[in-house]
Amino acid sequence: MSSSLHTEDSQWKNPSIYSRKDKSLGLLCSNFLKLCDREGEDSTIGLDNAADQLGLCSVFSSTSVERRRIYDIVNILESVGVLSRKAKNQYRWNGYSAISKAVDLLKKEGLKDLSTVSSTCHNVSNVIACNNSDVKEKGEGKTAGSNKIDNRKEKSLMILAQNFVKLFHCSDVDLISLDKAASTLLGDVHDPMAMKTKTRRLYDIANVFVSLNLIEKIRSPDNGKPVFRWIAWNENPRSGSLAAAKSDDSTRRTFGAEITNITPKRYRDDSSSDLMSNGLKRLKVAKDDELKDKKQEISAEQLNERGTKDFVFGPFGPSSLPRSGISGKENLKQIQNWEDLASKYHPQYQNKAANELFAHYVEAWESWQVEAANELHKQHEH
DNA sequence: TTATCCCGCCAGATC
DNA sequence: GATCTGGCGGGATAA
Repeated sequence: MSSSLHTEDSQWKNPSIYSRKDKSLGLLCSNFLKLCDREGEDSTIGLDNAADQLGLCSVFSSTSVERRRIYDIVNILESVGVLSRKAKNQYRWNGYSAISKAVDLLKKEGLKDLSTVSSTCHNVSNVIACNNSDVKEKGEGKTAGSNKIDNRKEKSLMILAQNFVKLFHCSDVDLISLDKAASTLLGDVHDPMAMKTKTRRLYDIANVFVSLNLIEKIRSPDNGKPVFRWIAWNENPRSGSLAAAKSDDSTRRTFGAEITNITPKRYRDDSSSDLMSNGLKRLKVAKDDELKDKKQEISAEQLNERGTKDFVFGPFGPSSLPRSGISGKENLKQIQNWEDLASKYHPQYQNKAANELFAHYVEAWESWQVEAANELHKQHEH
């Protein structure tokens, strides 16, 4: 069993060389996912069993350490619906197909929260004030014990992971750095220690999401700092789907659009979602400021739109797009445009899987181009 | 030097 | 009381 799971070569070739990468949460998550996926949908995953099997993959780790990490992983996977808890030690594997539904739900929830706060708080400082009073109101009438439980729940990795997903889907931003996400999720709390803790947790979440191929880490074009971008989700996100990226833009807001266009019904659920809404609002304002300085930046949305309207897809294009009959001259011009875009925006994926996938697309594109050129040549000869 | 994140302590939850 | 669960932050490693 362990033979088929991915382990870093260095560890097996020379167990005396310790590498942090061998123990990464992302790697452990990948192995865990392989383990679960093989069982098939609706199967039950026992944590003991999983910890034992994954423990075998790592020369350096004790099973208890792996087990602790598995708790982190299952919490995060639960946040996007891949797993659901059945009983103590027992989780149900829902499969990757459950992700889109979970993400849709989170998106709706996030937009709902956003509209709620927007309708009652007219600027950022008011939003913060609303948030504080809401939290206070909710605190009143509760026992110290239940407040403590709420506080614990609010800080759980699962809630944090869900809020992280909402950040991508309910705000205008495409690229989110972890410290920005942390400060957004913290709201008006400016404690450096809390910020550090939140960022640490976000690193864990991001690693698992990268393993799931839900997000990818790239370098910010502005400052070269690492930022994360939502890739896509489909039936099997681990197979990756750059073509499906931004597939659900219809419900996303465009840059600079107002957020207050949804029903002004006050909605209260829990303090974490209110904090989330305020955070999103804050993130939007920050983004608007940022945009004033960088109007020349081409958004991913624009690229996408251009891709669907102006370009003819090859055999690897999205199946949903109609094949249009465009003249050879236009076609060549468009190919040229594609090449310009590709050279200009050639992505440097940190995510190995995304990188490989991109390489595959480039390879496919090149072979198709050669094929098309030959075809054109033949037509000219006739 | 800064970013990243492994590790395991320990407290609360559950059995 | 035992075991499970998971928040948390120190500090090591990678970049």
